[in-house]
Amino acid sequence: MVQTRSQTEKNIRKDVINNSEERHNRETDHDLGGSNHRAKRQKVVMTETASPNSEKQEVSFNNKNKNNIVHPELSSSSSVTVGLEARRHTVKDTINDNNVSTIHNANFGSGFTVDVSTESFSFGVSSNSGGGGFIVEQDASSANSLQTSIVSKYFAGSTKTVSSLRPEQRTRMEQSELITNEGGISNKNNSNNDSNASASQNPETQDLPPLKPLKKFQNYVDYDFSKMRDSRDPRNFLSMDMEKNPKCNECDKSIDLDFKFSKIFGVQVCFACKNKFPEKYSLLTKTEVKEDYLLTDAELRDEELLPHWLKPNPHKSTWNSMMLFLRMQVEAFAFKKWGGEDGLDREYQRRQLEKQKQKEKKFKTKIANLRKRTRTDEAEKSRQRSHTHEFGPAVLIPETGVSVQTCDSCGIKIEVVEF
Amino acid sequence: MVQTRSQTEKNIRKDVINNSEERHNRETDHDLGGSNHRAKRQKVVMTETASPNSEKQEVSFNNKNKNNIVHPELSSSSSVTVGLEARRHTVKDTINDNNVSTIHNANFGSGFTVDVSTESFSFGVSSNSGGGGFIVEQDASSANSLQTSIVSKYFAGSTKTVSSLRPEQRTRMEQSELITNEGGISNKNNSNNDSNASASQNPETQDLPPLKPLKKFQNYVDYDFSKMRDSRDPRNFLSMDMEKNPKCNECDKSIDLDFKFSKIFGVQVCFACKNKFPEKYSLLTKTEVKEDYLLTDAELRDEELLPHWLKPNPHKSTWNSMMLFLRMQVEAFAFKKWGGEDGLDREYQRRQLEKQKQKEKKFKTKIANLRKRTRTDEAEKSRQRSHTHEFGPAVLIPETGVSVQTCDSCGIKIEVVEF
DNA sequence: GCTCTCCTAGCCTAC
DNA sequence: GCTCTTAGGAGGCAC
Ligand SMILES: [Zn+2]
Ligand SMILES: [Zn+2]
Repeated sequence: MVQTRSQTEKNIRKDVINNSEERHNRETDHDLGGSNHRAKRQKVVMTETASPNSEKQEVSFNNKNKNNIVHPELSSSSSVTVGLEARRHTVKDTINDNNVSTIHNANFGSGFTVDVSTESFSFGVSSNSGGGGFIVEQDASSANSLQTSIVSKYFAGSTKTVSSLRPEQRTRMEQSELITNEGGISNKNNSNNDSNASASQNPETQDLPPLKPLKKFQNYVDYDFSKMRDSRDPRNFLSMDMEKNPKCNECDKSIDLDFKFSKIFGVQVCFACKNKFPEKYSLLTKTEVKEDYLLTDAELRDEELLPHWLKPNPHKSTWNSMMLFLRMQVEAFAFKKWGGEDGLDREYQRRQLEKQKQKEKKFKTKIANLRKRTRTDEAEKSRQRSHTHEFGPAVLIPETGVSVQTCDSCGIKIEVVEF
Repeated sequence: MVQTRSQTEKNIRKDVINNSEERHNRETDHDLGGSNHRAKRQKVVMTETASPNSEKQEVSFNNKNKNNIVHPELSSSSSVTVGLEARRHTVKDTINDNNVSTIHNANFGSGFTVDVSTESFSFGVSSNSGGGGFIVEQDASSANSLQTSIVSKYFAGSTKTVSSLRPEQRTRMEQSELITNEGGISNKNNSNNDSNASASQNPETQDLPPLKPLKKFQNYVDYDFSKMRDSRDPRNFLSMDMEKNPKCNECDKSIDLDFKFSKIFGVQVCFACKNKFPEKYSLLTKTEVKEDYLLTDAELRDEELLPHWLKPNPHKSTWNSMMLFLRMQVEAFAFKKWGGEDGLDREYQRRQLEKQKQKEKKFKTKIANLRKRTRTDEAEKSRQRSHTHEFGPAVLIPETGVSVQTCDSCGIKIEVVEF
């Protein structure tokens, strides 16, 4: 099997949640140039190492592991097939420590969080154990049906409407107020937004703030009392009868479910399983989703189609918030959109090829122009001898079935070696 | 002042109206490849020459004519300064005969036209003299105030909102029903559209069709009778008292006003003056406007901001309609947007420069890479062109920490990608 | 591995 | 000198 981009490009970033959150909470705003990312993350990790709350975990995937082999029989399925496709799921032999931490941290601190997107005024205070008084916003079945209906909505007609939204659709999207899953409050400013609440989630804060509404609540309108739940309703709390508590969809045992994942993505999963299956539960930034799954802005803007978690921009908190998407949801939609995993890969290859063709086309015209120029002198000739190739992306040649990389400067092609 | 594009690129196409209309009416649909335009237009002219209705006129501008000199003192003004700026207004020494004909032709034939955008049901039948029973849709003052208020609307806030419409604006635009200047009927399908009415305007048709509503009328809704004018109202006809008739804004004498220009652009101008001042009254396609005046799709989509005349696509009548804009209106807005004529020219220059810089940047990197290229004897060169590298085993370079493979034949090294 | 917006280019589409 | 849509790149960035 040919491996294309990403053996170096893409890794599963099962850590991205906390990573960005930690960064946001602990880092100062200076020195955030784009090229400093690696250094920055190093710094963060060191901080994390000292953190009493950090729960580190060494994850090691090996490329030769059978897990990384694509299962073509799964690819054409339109259900959420989560094969460990090489391109998107290949991980370096050892994930850098920098990148390892878990969502657990986010709920460890005594920060109190206010749910501004659901119908209850009760304040959920997450605790270390994950039990005791936090509210289960929605159950798995309703969340799943939501997701399903939306996907079918988008794919009911011709596939043409999928790849791009028409203006009317955009209009509809922008106008539609976000209705929560179970009805109730609809809030124009709602958007799973942590941007303004991050301070209260800071693990450093050890005292509970007084129970007064956040500023955000001043935006509240349209309370539908008929649909509001009494937060004292015992159903909203974990029951002493373990059978009655919602359980992790993966292990069907743990009730230590990730609060945020349930609320934002409508997915019931425990912290352990979430970390165990990054190919399903890792989070991707919008930019990553666009690059890896070839989704568009319009699609990612549609919260009903693909929910996202807004987090403060790690580069600068005042900038546009970072949008985090759940891999399994993104993947399900992308496979639908592109015709399974194979279709997605084909399209990716097509674009890489297109890109390379464009490059070469321009290159050829440049060369043609260059031919008219004067001959280079001997010094230049010798300089030309030492040449480090700068290979472009690997492009699959359908005829031969092998991928090829082309050097941008001299144009030589090398076959991409299978590993 | 620097003169940029267009002494050869751009001409005033004072003829575009009839040209496209004639083309649409007379030409068959085959053989409409993009490169055939010139030939096509030649063909049209020959037909026009034989037309008994065509009123030809030789227009000759000379490039060295003082008219073509830019008047900087006019440029900073935000009013409709119509200096003959070189770039946009330069005309070839002699306008090609092909391009000369007048809007008069459109109204000469016995085609009857139905005004679908104004409040009257009366059918205006244009005659050669331009008099007798056609309806004056609006007067100059109201049209001008419309234009003025819209421009100020767009420039009231920061200039940032000008260059691009926000989604809400787009939404608003798409939803807003087109209200005619004087109120009355609002018709969702209205848009100064000739696409479906062109057949009835065909000069070849010599018999008046029976007076029944066009299909278009079946879309009519929302009649506001309180605002409808009685078409028998003598004010709606040309008066015997010449003083009472609306007059050309240019010469202030002729009442032989261009019906279409009044209705669509809200501009009162006689046919003679229209042809006399192409720098004000010539029409531009949307593409031209974008290129020459640096306006955006969003701006040109806004009919309230810049009205446009929809004509059948000259390439193929079933394709998207051609949008024709009035130069003086486009220019007024563009000057507002870019800060006068100078500002527009600056921006144009800036973009040209940017384009060139980008080109050169890419070129330089290519060249830089090319310089490093091995260039020995011709035999080796040809060998290198078709050369499949045979890489040896990966070797770790301790200094850099990366593994490297070396080609046995040419010796190039590639960094081994980590998996 | 941040997101938005604008601009550009290229192609196809439009019945 | 037809128009629309889209993908992709480059900057600056709801303070
Ligand atoms: Zn579990
Ligand atoms: Zn006149």
